[in-house]
Amino acid sequence: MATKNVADQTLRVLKDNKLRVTPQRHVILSYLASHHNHPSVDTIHAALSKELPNLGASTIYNTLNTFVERGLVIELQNGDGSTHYDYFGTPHYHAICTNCGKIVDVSYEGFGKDEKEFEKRTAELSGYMISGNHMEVYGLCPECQVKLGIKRP
Amino acid sequence: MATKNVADQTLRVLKDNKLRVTPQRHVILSYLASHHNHPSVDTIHAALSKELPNLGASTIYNTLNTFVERGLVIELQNGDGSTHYDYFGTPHYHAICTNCGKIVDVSYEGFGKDEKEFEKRTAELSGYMISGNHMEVYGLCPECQVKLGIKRP
DNA sequence: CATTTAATTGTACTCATTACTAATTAAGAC
DNA sequence: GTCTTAATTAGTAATGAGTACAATTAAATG
Ligand SMILES: [Mn+2]
Ligand SMILES: [Mn+2]
Ligand SMILES: [Zn+2]
Ligand SMILES: [Zn+2]
Repeated sequence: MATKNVADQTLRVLKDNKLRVTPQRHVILSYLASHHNHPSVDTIHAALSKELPNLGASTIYNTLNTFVERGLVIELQNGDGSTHYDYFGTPHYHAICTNCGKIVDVSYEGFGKDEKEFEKRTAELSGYMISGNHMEVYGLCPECQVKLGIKRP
Repeated sequence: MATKNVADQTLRVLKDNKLRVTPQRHVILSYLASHHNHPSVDTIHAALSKELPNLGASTIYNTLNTFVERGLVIELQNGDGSTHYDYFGTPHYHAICTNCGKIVDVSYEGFGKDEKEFEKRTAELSGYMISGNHMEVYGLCPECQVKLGIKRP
């Protein structure tokens, strides 16, 4: 079993986290694990309505809140007024467009190590017992730079 | 004139940013520059009502949005449902308590340099034209560690 | 299968923030 | 200092993302 499909992986994640396996949870987590679009609740709802026609918006809110509590998923804001969600399987951070709201993943060799070092230092400086972090960088995405006619130096 | 008081400093900031100097803007920016409590709109409103009894909540929202657009002030979320504001005079980042929402400033010698390096690297990796960043570290504040009876390793 | 306990769903509701508009006022010109 | 004008303020109405609630449905366990 060299590779596992997303459905199998997410099933395992739910079980490992002692969460009841419902079709709703399974399909929502699978959607997040296989899309890197940082969707809002509305986006998820629209995307999954074909698969689960009766899926309620409140279920999506509940489910995502559960995932966030367990640390499986993180929340992001891009200024459009709604919360965006991200399955946080591998360490990465985000670049967020201040013009169109696009959120892209960023990482580099050694990011996980830098991140741990940063958390350790912060624990020493603040006395907080650290459980996680968000690193977000803001700016104009390539498309918006063109759209706004901005020349890069 | 070795030292300037906050009122003079903030007056200068408003003028440098070509913002009309109104008592409301002046007092709100002064409040933020002299308090490191990362207040919500309600907190600001309560604190300034003595000084400006007719200060409207919508004015505070408008004013803060203006300051955020100019980059004078940043927005922070701590999970309590409201936005918190921070005068961003000197480079620092934040530790946020996942239990009580307390936000504290963190910095260290060389943070400004690290931050610039991180932005530069992100620009190269993502193609974004970077204008700023938020670094936030989450965990339990010292008080909540005690309150919840948690022993640190 | 029967029992138990948790999850789902639709609706009603909350409340932070924005939209709107009439009244006020800061800035600049004279 | 007065005048002009465009920006700001403040009150209220409207918006809408997210939550609370209670009846229904379904997972887990043995
Ligand atoms: Mn991501
Ligand atoms: Mn701060
Ligand atoms: Zn963009
Ligand atoms: Zn705390």
